Amino acid sequence: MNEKILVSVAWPYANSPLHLGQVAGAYLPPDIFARYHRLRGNDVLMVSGSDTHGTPITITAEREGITPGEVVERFHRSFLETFLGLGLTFDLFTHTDTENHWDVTLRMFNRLLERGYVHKQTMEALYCEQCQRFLADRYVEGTCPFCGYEDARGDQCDNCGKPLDALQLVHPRCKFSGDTPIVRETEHFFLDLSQFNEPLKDWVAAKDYWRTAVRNFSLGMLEEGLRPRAITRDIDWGIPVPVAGYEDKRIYVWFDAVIGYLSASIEWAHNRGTPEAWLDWWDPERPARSYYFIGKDNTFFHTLIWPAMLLGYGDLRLPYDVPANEYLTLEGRKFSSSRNWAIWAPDYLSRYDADPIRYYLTTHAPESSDSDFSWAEFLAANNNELVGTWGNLAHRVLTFAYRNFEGRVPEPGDLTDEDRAIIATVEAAFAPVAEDLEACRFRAGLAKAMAVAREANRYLDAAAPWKALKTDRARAATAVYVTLKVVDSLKVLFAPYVPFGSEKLHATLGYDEPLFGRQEVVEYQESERRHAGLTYHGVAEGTDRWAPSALLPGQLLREPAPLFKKLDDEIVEQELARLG
RNA sequence: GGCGACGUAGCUCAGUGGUAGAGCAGGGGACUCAUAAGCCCUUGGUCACUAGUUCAAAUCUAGUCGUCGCCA
Repeated sequence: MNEKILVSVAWPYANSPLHLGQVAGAYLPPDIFARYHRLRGNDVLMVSGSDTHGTPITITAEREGITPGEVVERFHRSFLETFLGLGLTFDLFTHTDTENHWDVTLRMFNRLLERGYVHKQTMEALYCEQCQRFLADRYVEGTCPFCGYEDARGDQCDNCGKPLDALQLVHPRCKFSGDTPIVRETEHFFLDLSQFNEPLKDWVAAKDYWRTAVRNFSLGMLEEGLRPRAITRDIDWGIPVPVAGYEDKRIYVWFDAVIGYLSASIEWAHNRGTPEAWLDWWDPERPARSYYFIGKDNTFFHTLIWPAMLLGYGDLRLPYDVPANEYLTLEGRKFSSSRNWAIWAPDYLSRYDADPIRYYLTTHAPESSDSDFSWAEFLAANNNELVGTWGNLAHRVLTFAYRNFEGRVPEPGDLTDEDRAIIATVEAAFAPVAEDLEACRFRAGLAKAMAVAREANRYLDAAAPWKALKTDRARAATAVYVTLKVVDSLKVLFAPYVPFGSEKLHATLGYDEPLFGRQEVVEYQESERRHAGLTYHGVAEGTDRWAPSALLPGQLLREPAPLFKKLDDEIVEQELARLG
């Protein structure tokens, strides 16, 4: 039976392009996972979108003298291009500034309010009399109460690293007017997370298959006890609060952003003309599993806050797993956009293909600890492993078959023990690689596939059909057939990781139907608003194609070409020169 | 400061009580179908540190140091 798999992907802030740290942490893993399940014939719903609210976006807009909407549009388009280029098969990548998302968010807000999970509370905040508005933490600067640094931000001190509340700042000043803000009372809505503390404890405790960092972190938070958390803010960019007297306030960005997983699923169903279809993944009475792919900084929101909101709303599925990744550093240092210490995905894609970075970021994935991106390592992984071991195996046997056997898969004779052994090896790899993929151990699964490719290289070297061709053509034909069959299977094992190479190989082997469907950018029109989204059109849905090769002798091959490009050593120096 | 994770060969990692492992890099070799790729052989490690438990510790316990995240 086909499984329903919800692949929820972190919502990127639409205020800068995506960099490779984000790709490694939250964007590539879900696509590997989704493509595996698509090959399996499972019903995948992979959703995400641009987070269009939040003060970083208004800060960017004010700095550049444009509207927040223009900032959002620019980077949302950039994300769509990046995901097309990287081959991320979102069923829907939308954004949060849509009528649909606003509706779903307000339904959640109202239901939680009705049920007593949201209450009003008075708090103190800084107010700038010159600007006549309350100041978000990011809009205040001042002296750090801990280290005395004079330019500490309202949310954190850049000098000592301590998290701050703007009210703690000594000599606070408004980032715009420079005036000293005053402390003023303001009323806000709070989500009372404490009511969910006990049910969440039982729920997390049962997740014994979660990553240790994710599970222990969440259990620790519950042990300390969850406290009410503000879900509205005194700002003007965001979703309006649907309560009289709150016209000047907006929903706090974190609250509406996590709702995106739900609203995007609903939008996807609506867009394809089956408005109830999202329930197959969200109705807890139906069989399905939901996965949330995020970076470790977002763990709290996905293992505790979002589940609390879902419990409060009722009748919605809670996360099955939240395989949060650690961080990627760049040449030993943290990614930093302000210091240009970053590799921007659009920039990468302007010079290189998607598969090499998909390969490298998987082998160096920050699954269990922070890991480092290095151009020298990237070059070595591409040239020695992806090209040398796997791409070359496919290419050497294909060119040999194409030239010496009339461009067809040769007819095999009797199989030797060695022939049977290598076929058995690759067939036996399907189960363990699948097990790794199902458990989100992407690094391990790829290593197993590569180990089989090395075995196949050894087999081919020993069988040496280029020698046998001169003395025993039938033997050469058999060895070539066996290797093609092994390569045909390896193509499937590698497909979730390096889909472009596998697709190319699939066509070269003479198949007419593609392995994967196609991505498309679509303009969606709502009653008053319009937005662009990325969608995916699947192929062979419902068919399990995660299976060993059944390659037919005589099948007509297409002219072989290398699957992946070898990269020049010089790129390391060139790329390092672009940093900083 | 509190909580959590991590710290094993140059790099990426596996190894949860019984004589330190893999891939890549480095060194040597034979071959040539192949993107000078692949194949064979091989050099690398007081398993962060300290103390303890045990016949036996990378693995268990306590503490220390370092890195990263979170602290609503």
